Amino acid sequence: MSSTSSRPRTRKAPAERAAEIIAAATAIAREQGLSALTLRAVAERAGVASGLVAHYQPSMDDLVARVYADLVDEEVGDVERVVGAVADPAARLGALIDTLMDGEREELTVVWVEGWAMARRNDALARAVRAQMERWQTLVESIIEDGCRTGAFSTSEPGEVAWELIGMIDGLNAQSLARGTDTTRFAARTARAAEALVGARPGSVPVST
Amino acid sequence: MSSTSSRPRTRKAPAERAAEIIAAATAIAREQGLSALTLRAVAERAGVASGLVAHYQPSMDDLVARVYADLVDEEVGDVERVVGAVADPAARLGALIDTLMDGEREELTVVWVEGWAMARRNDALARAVRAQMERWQTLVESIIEDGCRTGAFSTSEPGEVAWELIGMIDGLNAQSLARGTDTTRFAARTARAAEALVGARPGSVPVST
DNA sequence: TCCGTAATTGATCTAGCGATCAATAGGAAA
DNA sequence: TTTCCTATTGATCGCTAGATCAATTACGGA
Repeated sequence: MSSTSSRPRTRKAPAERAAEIIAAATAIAREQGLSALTLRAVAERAGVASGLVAHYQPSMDDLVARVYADLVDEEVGDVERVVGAVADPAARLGALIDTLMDGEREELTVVWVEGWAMARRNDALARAVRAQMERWQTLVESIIEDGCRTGAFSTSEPGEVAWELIGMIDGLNAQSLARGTDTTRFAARTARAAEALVGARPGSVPVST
Repeated sequence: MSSTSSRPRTRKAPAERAAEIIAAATAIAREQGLSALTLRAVAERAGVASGLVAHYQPSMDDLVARVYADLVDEEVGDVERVVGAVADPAARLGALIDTLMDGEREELTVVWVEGWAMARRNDALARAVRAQMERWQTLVESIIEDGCRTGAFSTSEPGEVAWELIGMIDGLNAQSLARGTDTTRFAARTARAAEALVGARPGSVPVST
């Protein structure tokens, strides 16, 4: 019989290997959702024995939380960049709605719907979910505050309105995911609703679709 | 040693036993979510051997879908009753928002967040989710159409606006669940957004909080 | 060139899942 | 009372999960 086909070992610096494992896990989560993150699936994707994944991660719960945080981090960064390129507050709010509802984010909608569901049984994930929600809220709140400063918007509670906008948009994306429909067709109407919430003149928040 | 403490058997009519099993499963789902629905957990709750649950259900996937449908069915019925007791369309829309955001529905928010997540791996559940979404949409659409008829509202796409309202409200409930905050504080603002969407006079949709 | 540290392997453990089925026994019909 | 149908039991199978750890071996430093 042939010799036992043991995997050829490649020894790497711990930091490098740890990064590879996180990267493999992140790729799986993006393609198949957080619930596809198993010790063995991550190991295979990283080209590594299952024990090594466990060696670099305190637990799978922690890995899931970490991957969730990384993915949302990246998304918030993307949106911050898009939105930051627009000067006018009303246009910026429109760009936010456009970007979050452009239909290119289904993968991430899967991640957060699963994340919210799994958070009930994974404390680390629950903390990550709450932390990332606050990042979103801060971003949206600052847009609203800018608008209030220029007079384009008018609300006494920008923070609360920010929470409301985020909740609305998330819900619409989740619904589109569940129904298998396109989320872009909600964008224009969502802009109208947003105007009412931030106290902007009707029609002043532009969306591309 | 004592005799093997075999469970005392109680023989019941199949329809009755099947109903008990569904009831046990529904109770678990309400208290702990859909993901707590395991063959053994349902059996224990129903006071029955695990094999009997399998005997009355084609598969656990089907049971989960059935329970989801039953729970949402009941909720839609409740809301229909509350909303049906109000004559004026604007007041009726306000009653809808009030009821769906009264903070008494956390259990059901858990069920549908989990449902949407699990639907990706359970076809029967995915069908149930879509079917129940359409029940909601029909209910909301009829309210909007009534308002258009009386002139209280004005929109050319009541069906689309209905989808949008449902998505918004679901998203806000889910967010409140994830953040551990109260959803009632969104009700008034949601009414303002709803007015913009259905084309009602600002302030014409009343909410109690 | 050799040695020793520690990165890496993969078998193995426990736990839980859905599903299956031969054996058992309750209770209505005769 | 006895009989027989079938509702019911619970052990069991096959599978997958996360976690653990003794054994192995790659590779930098001496």
